[in-house]
Amino acid sequence: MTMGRPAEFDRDRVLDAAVRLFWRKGYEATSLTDLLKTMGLSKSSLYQAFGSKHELFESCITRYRDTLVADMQAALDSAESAHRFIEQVFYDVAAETKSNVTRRGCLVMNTASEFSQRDPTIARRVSASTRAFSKVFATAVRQAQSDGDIPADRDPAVLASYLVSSMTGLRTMVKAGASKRKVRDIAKVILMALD
Amino acid sequence: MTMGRPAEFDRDRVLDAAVRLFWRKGYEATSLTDLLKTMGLSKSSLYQAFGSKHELFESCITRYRDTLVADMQAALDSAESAHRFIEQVFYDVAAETKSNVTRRGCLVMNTASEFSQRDPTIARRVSASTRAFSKVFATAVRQAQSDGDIPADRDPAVLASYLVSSMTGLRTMVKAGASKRKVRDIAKVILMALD
DNA sequence: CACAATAAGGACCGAAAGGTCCATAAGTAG
DNA sequence: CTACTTATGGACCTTTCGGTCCTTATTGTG
Repeated sequence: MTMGRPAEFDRDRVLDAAVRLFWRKGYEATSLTDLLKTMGLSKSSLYQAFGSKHELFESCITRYRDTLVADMQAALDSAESAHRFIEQVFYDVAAETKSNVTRRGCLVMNTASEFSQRDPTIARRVSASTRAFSKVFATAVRQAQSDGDIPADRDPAVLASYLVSSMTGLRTMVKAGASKRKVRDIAKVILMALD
Repeated sequence: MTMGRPAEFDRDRVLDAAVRLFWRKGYEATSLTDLLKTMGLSKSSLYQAFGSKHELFESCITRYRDTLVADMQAALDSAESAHRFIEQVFYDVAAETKSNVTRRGCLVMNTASEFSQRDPTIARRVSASTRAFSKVFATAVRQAQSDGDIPADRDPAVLASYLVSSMTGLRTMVKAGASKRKVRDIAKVILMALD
C-alpha cells in the first residue's frame, strides 16, 4: 500500500482557525473565501479534508466543545475550590467586555441561536454540547456541596443547567453592549442562587 | 399638491410579517426573495418603502421593540401583582418549548448574538432595546418591592438587568433543545434571586 | 378629462455564494 | 527509478445574492 503525498497543513491547527472564524462571525456570515484565507489552504484541500462548509462547521462544533470541556475541567481541577471555580467562570465574562477578540459569546450557544432550529444535525450537536457543559458544572456543584459551599439539598443537575443558561445570557449581554460593571453586577446576582 | 397612487399594502402589516421572518431565521439567512414572498409585495415596493434589506431590518428591530415593550407593560398593568408578572414572564418561556412557532428567542437578543459586533448601527439599536426591556423590569421590581414581594434593599436596575440576562439565557436554552421540565426548573432557580 | 404623482411588475445587473473538476506537483512504497 | 497515491492550485460552473431601473398601471387633483 502506497501512501501518496502528505498534507501540508495540520488538521487541528486549521480547524482551530476555522473555529475562531465561525465563533466570531457565525455560520452564514462566514464565506468560503473567508475560511480559505484564515485557514490558509486551497479550496480543493478544504473540500477534500472537510467535505463541505457544513461538515466543516460540524467538525468545528465538536472541536470547540472538546476543547472547552477540557479547559473547564482543567480549570476546575486546578481551582482552589469548586465554588471558586464557578465564581471565576462568571467573573471572567466581565473581562470579555473590553477585549475585542473575545466578545463573541459561546460558539455552541451562538449556533443554537443562529440556526439550531432549521438544522436537525446541528441541533443534535448543540444539544449534546450543552449537556457536556452542564455535566462539568454538575461535577463542580457536587464538589462544592461536599465542601459545604452549596447547600446539600439543591439538585446538582438543575443548578448545572441554571449555570449554563445564566452563562449564555450573560455572554449575550456582553454582546449586546453591557458594561463591565453591569456584567459584574449581574454575575453577582446569578451566583446568589448557589447559596 | 397631488397625491398619486396609494400603496396597496399596510406598512405595519407587512413590517410585522418581516419581523416574524427575521425573528425566525435571523438576518443573514433571510433572503430578499423570502421577504418578498412573506410580505407579499414586489421588489420595487419593498425598496421604495423600506430602502434596503438593512434599513428594513432596522425598522423591524424598532417595531419589535415597541410592540414587545407595549405588551410587557400591558401584561404588567393587568397582572395581579408585579411579582406575579415577573414569574409569569419566565414560566411562559417553558411554553415556547412545544410550539414550533415560538421557538425563536427574542429578536433583539438574537440580533445581538448574530451581528451586533460587526454593525455599529445595529449595535446601537440592540443596546437601546435592551435598555427598554430592562426599564420595564425595573418598574416591575420597584412595584414588587413596595408590595413587599422583593426585599427593599435590592437594586432595581441590577435586578432588571439580571432578569433580561436570565430571560435571554433561558430562551436560548429553549432553542438549544431544553425540555419543558428543564426550562421550568431553571426558571424556578432564576426567580429565587428575587427573594 | 388631463395631468401629475406615485405604486407595481419584472427585466436586468454585477458580485459573490458554495461547489466541482482537472491538470500538475509532490510525496511514498516497491 | 517507476508506479501509484494523494495534495494542491486554479479555472470553471450554477445559483442566488442584494440592488437598480424602466415601463406600465392606478390613483388623486385641478
